[in-house]
Amino acid sequence: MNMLKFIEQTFKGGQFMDQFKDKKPQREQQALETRSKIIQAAIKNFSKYGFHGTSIRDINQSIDTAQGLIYHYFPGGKDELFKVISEESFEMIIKEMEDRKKSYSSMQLNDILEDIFKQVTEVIEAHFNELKILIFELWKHKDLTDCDMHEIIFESLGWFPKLLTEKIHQGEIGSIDIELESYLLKSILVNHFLSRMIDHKMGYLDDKQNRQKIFQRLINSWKE
Amino acid sequence: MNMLKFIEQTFKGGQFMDQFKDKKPQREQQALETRSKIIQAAIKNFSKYGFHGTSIRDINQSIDTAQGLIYHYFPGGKDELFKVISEESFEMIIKEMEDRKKSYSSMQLNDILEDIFKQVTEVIEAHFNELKILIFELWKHKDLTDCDMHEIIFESLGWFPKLLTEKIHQGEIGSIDIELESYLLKSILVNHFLSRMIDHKMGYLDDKQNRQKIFQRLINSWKE
Amino acid sequence: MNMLKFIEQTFKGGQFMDQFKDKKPQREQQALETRSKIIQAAIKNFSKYGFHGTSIRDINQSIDTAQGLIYHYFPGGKDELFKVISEESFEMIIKEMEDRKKSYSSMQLNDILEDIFKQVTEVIEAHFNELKILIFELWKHKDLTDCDMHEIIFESLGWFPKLLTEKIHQGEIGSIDIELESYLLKSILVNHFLSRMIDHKMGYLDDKQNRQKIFQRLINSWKE
Amino acid sequence: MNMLKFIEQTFKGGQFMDQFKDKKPQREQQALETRSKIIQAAIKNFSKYGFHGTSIRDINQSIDTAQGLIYHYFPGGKDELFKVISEESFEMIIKEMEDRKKSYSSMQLNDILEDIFKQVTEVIEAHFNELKILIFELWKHKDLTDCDMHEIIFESLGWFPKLLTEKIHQGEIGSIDIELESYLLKSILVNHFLSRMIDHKMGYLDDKQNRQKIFQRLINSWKE
DNA sequence: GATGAATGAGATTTCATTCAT
DNA sequence: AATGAATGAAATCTCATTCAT
Repeated sequence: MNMLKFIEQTFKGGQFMDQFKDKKPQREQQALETRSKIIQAAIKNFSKYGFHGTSIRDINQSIDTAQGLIYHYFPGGKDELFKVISEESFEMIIKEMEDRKKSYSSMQLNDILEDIFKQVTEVIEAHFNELKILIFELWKHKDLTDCDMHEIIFESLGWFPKLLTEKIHQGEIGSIDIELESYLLKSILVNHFLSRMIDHKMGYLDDKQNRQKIFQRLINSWKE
Repeated sequence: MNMLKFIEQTFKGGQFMDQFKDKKPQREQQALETRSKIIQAAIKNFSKYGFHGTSIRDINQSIDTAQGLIYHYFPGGKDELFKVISEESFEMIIKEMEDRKKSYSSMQLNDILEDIFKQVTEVIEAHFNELKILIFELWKHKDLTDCDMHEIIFESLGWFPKLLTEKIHQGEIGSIDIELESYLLKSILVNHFLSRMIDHKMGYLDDKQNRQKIFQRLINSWKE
Repeated sequence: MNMLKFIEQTFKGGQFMDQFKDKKPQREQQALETRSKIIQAAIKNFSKYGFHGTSIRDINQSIDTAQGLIYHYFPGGKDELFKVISEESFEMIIKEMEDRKKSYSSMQLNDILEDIFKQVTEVIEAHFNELKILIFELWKHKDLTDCDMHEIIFESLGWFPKLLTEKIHQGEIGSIDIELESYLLKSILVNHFLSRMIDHKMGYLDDKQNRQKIFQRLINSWKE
Repeated sequence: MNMLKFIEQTFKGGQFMDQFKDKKPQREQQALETRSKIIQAAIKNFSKYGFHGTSIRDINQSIDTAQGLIYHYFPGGKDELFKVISEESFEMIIKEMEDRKKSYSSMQLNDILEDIFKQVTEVIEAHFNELKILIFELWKHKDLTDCDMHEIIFESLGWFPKLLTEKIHQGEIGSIDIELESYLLKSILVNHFLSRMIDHKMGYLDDKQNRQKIFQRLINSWKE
């Protein structure tokens, strides 16, 4: 077994297998695409009608595949499909939040808050349906996965304490109650995004002038 | 089993001789009780497993009644049951919010905010499951009712602009951007109650000291 | 609770409930009949085509009832149906064997063996399909029940050692190896009934002359 | 995984350079091996779970081959596979029984019975699963083959009349009812092997002393 | 008012089989 | 020869609803 593994690793990416290459990957590629198509269709349906409101047949029909195909990719059926979707979505969103983290050292607070707002808005827009599932369906099916919506919120909103601490050290703002002010910032964002999730229409913060007013309002109070 | 139930009901409260009395009012009373029992069971189930995740049989079993009984009280079936529940819950909550409204003219802002927080907390605790249904299920079944969750939020959070306006006039606080500051207050509450809805456990604001810090922090900035 | 139980037992079988009697039992009776019809149809099918070879639809169609009715009587579905059938059949057969046991003290050995053969033949004829299920299907589904085919065989064939012991004491036969001779008798019967189970046609022992020859052959050797 | 399999097969037995040699015979050899592997896996599954209880996927998974491969070797699918298995098993067992036949002319009865018991035991042990299929499944699928289980039993148990006749002629035993005594012998063996088939554990006859007692018991009665 | 047997549409899932690669 | 994605018929099972009692 070990020998085999050694051989596998030795040749992987080398030229030895090239003589057999061109065919297999195409099939695998297509399989991946089908799997993805199923997942995308399921996300659309789950987010719109909920887990129980979506039938396997609905999913199949919306991508025009055979009845049983889902069970080829997700032998555990609807439950597994939901589990995979929530877990993959969860990880993707967490990862994207992390990837978007940047050093705000050299920027001014106003620009930073504006940027954070933009980052979060983009993530939410990009994964709107997935988030809807995570928020509105996941808690009803805790038995299926271990994903915790709070992790996502913490991941994104854990930014604030660090940010404020740094800016205090840099002297941009005075010595403030970091926990309290972070909570304020978090509340504003959560409230904004919640109403977007429920309505999917513009809110108070989507207007740049309003945003600026709030940000300035807070920053000014921190500077005193 | 059947006999047991019969005996139980016959002897309940020593009404053994009732068969020789006028039974009407008792029947009506009992009917109301049964209807209420069904609604309560349905609320519990809908809030826990969602509309589609709850079967009529689940509801019946949780109160140990016959399969078809629901159709006696709600001829429209599951849909009607949901409609009735959401509409009744909706109205009850709206009404309760209104009933709790009082004149804050003679109180100081700090006490007012504390009171508002208390009022909302109480309403949420009292109608936790109903709110869960209104928030997490209603929007998926817009076809069934005309209830609008926003009304509840507006009802409760419409308090703020009025309150701030009054307090400016009374001179307790300076001339501030009412829309903006109301949005801040609303955000804080919404964020708080959202996490309570999702977790059903204590949050930052449930600690009175934290609450006081935030309220003071805002009031102070309004006074400048 | 205890009071209720007391009341139940006190009135059960009494005249108190008679005023409510005439209706309920009829429905219950009909329900029992339906349940029985399902079981009978399932036995026929299971014994003919095996557990996996029989579909729920087959059973339903053979008694012309609705798709889901089986799940009303057997919520565990096909598995529970099989379990109930095998367990009820098992117990019924065991019980019938026991009921048929009689004192052979005053009979002669030849008549006794003939009688035993008759008893067993009758049981097998009466429960042919059930036995077929127990023999040919049960062992494939050990996970579903605890029935053990051997119990039936032992129940019926445990008769022999006792019988021989008695007859030795009575002096009808000499002192023989009871275990060995019982094994011989058992072998003869098992072989006979196995071939009947497989073929469902007459065998060597079904001819009374052959039977007599074998019985005489054994009894004579015991008498020496 | 695929690459691993390829490497495994390429290097197996150091045949790495085989790609430059004539491959035909190796391929044919491999084909035979694969066919055999499929049959062996199918026998195991059919004997354990029955024909309907075994899915093509089960068989494939238990030997880790592709879904469709069975249809390459058995275009008729599951039915053909079962037909082939039962017919090949049937013939193999019949043939083995015949091969094991020897002249018992010069042996004593006691040794002969012991030998017969040994031969049959060996055949049963060697083809346990195949026999289980032939006994418990074949009769349900008579449409698929013409094999007749009775042939096997007759083949093996047809030995007895011939044997007894010979021994009477040789004078080792007296003039007995050959049909009756053969039936006795057959019953003993059938009973023994049936319980072994059902239980797959030791029985009364597996103890050599018990066996000797029974054989002696019969032989002595034949000698009188 | 209450019961629970019965119905049947539809949801989930399994599985033998085909076929392009 | 081997693979495994795809198919679709059929099996198991769920569930809202009806209705006779």
